[in-house]
Order: sequence, then structure tokens, then C-alpha cells
Amino acid sequence: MSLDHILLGLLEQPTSGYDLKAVFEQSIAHFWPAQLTQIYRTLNRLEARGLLKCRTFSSQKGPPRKVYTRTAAGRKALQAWVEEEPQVGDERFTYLAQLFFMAESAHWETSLRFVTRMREIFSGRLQALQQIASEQFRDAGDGGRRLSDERFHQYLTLQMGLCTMAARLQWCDRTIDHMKRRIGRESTGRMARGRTRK
Amino acid sequence: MSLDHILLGLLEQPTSGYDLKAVFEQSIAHFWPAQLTQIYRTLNRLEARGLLKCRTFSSQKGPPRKVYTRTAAGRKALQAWVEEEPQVGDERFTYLAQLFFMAESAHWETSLRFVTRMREIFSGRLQALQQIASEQFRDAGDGGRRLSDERFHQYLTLQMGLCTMAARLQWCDRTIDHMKRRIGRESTGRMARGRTRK
DNA sequence: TGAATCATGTAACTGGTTACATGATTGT
DNA sequence: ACAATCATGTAACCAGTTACATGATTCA
Repeated sequence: MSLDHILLGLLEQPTSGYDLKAVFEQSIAHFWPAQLTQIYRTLNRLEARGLLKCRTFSSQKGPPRKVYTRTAAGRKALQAWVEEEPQVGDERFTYLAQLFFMAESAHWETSLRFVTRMREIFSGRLQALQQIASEQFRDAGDGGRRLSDERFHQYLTLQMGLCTMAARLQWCDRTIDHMKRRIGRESTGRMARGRTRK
Repeated sequence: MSLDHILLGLLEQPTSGYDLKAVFEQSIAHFWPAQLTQIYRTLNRLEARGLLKCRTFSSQKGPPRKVYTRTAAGRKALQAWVEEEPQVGDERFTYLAQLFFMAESAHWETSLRFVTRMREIFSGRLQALQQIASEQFRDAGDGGRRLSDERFHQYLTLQMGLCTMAARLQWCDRTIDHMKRRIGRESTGRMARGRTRK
């Protein structure tokens, strides 16, 4: 149900599906990726339920744009949702599942390569977040003191991204270290992983 | 596709769907929650594809147990999966979406209560992870030095949980602080949030 | 001429949730 | 007598992904 509410949240200002996708890319997608097709489907559903209304404008390029705004009912639904209990616990981390079973792979290099690659990916994401911070929140003040209520809450989600990403990077560094030491022990000591496994 | 592979990973040892659920609860569920119904459906699918095989044993209590083991093809599928690129980027954090739009709620207390509740939840999860660490990885040695390859990788996912959870808790503490200061400023200074919003 | 961007979608499928059903045994 | 636990599932539904379709304009 969350994409529904996210769209309701963004549609205080009238926007088309296509433009919403762009807004996603530079903010929401960091904690809630969504594809254009699904945005369209969800907008239709929300309109059918009376939470959004829609007006069509012809555009000079391509087909006419459908611009959505939320209704009073839409706003109420959104408010009810943010006042619910924080919905924690249904996050799924595919890469951790892969790592959990990585001893199935015969070679240590697989694990080391994997975590090194994780590090690259996390580091790229951290940089993207840092760029948003410096471009869009330069004026935040200490702890977001100088921001409006709306921007303050957005700032908080960004901060959460920054600090968990930093923690993940630290984990990567420590892990790469441990793995290298393990590999060192094995090659000077006894046998490689491929042969210890039955 | 991940649940498929997780089940393949767990089914090196023959286990029933019911028992797999219990294994989930104390390890996998921390990064990949799954429900019993879906485990059953997935087991059936994997058997149909020839990645698992299944034998039925009558039990003293309730219906006969269906015990699954992975086939050679199942093991290959698992190995191929762990050697893929780390699958990062499709995680969805509902609670961050809620927070992002929380200025929609008229009162500051909503935000403060929300983050305080997040703190409680994260803290509970951290404790659960710490308990696993102390019960199942007491013998790990520095950086998991003393663990088998298999347990070492499990240990890594646990460590990732511990350190990201710690980072989240820090964020909660800082955020609660910032919010309290904001509330202080507002009530001694000007107007409450309910009235600043149009 | 052909690729990129604008702007909309539909259809088929896969994965996950919720609600319901069955029926035996064990313990209070 | 009743709840909890053991152990299996099905059916209906909802959310998200992938592939495909349309058709105009702008730029190299």
C-alpha cells in the first residue's frame, strides 16, 4: 500500500505520472524505487477510488499529459497513514541472502569479490546522497534547524540514508580485511575452500 | 527469485516446510521474512522444476511430514545465484516513506512519537541480534576467525545487522534531540505546526 | 535517417499476503 | 471441554516486474 501513499504525498502539487517518475529518481527512489508502469497503474487506481483527481492537457510533444492532484479524501488517507505505527520489519535484503550462502561457492575469491563490489555500490550510493545533501540541503543548519517542517522531514530520511550507508561501508572495510586474513592463513597453511567442502 | 534460492541454501539438510519456518525465525527472517504459506508454495514450485526432491514420512502427530532435499540441479542453481552481482537497490523502507511525509500531520508530537517508537523497535531488534551473537557465535574469535566457512558467512550477515542497527539507533537519538529542540523553539517562540500549515 | 525524449499505457507474469480449511495430539 | 502445537495446504487478492505498443518532436 505504500506507493499509493507516496503518490498521495507527492501530489499536493499537480503533477503528471511522467514527471512523478523524475521526482522519484532524485529523492524517494533512495528508499522506495518505483517504475513508471507501476506509477501509472497506481495513479489510475487512486483516481478510481476518489483519492486523486485528474485533468488532461494537450502538450506540444507526444500525447496529452494527465495531471493529477489529490482530493480531500486523498489527503486524509495520507494523514492517517503517517500516523500509523512505523512499518518496520518487512525489508528484504537480497545481497545478504546471497552472502549468507556464499560458502556454497568453491572459492574464497568469490566472497572477496562480492564484498568488494558491495563496497563500490554502497560508496556510489553514499556519494549520490552526499550530493543531494550539498545541493538541496546546504542551508539546513545544525540538525536541520533552519528548514521548514516539510523539508526537515525530508532531511531526516536523507540523514538516515547517509548514516546507514556509512555503517555499511565500515562493515565492508572490516569484512574485506577479515577475508584477506582468512585467505592468507589458508594459502600459507592448509587447503583451499574448494577442497574442504565435501 | 530470492526465496527460492534461500530455500535451496537451507535444504542441504533434509527439512520439512514447517521446520524451515522455524529456521527462518531465528536467522534468515532478520533480512528476509517469509510466511509459512509462501514457503509451502515455493517448495512445490522448486520440486516441480526438479531443484528439490521430496519424501513423505508419517508422523505421530498431525499429517505426514514432507521432507525436502535439494538435487544436484538445485545446488547448481544456488551456486550460480551466489556468484551473481550483489543485488542491491530494490530495498523498500516503508517507515522512511512515512517519515518523509510526516509534516502532513498537524502536530509535532506525531513525529516525535513516531521516531521514539522507531527507536524502541530498532532497539528490540538489536537486542535480538545480540542474543544470537552471544548464543550462537560466542566462539567466533576476532572477526570470525575461528568459524567454518559456512558459519563465517552467516556471522557476516549478523554483523551487518548489528552495525546498521546501531547506526539507526544513533540516528534516532540525534533525531529525537533535534525534534525536541524544534518543539521547544516553537512553543516558546511562535506558532505550533498545526497552524503554520495552509 | 535514426536515436533520444516526451508521454501515455496494456498484458502477462511472478512474488508475497490474508483468510480459510483440515485434522490429529498434547496439556490444562 | 478447550487451547496450543503439529503439519499440511488452497484460493483470492495485491504489488511489482518485464516486455511490448503507440506516436509525436527534436537533434545529430
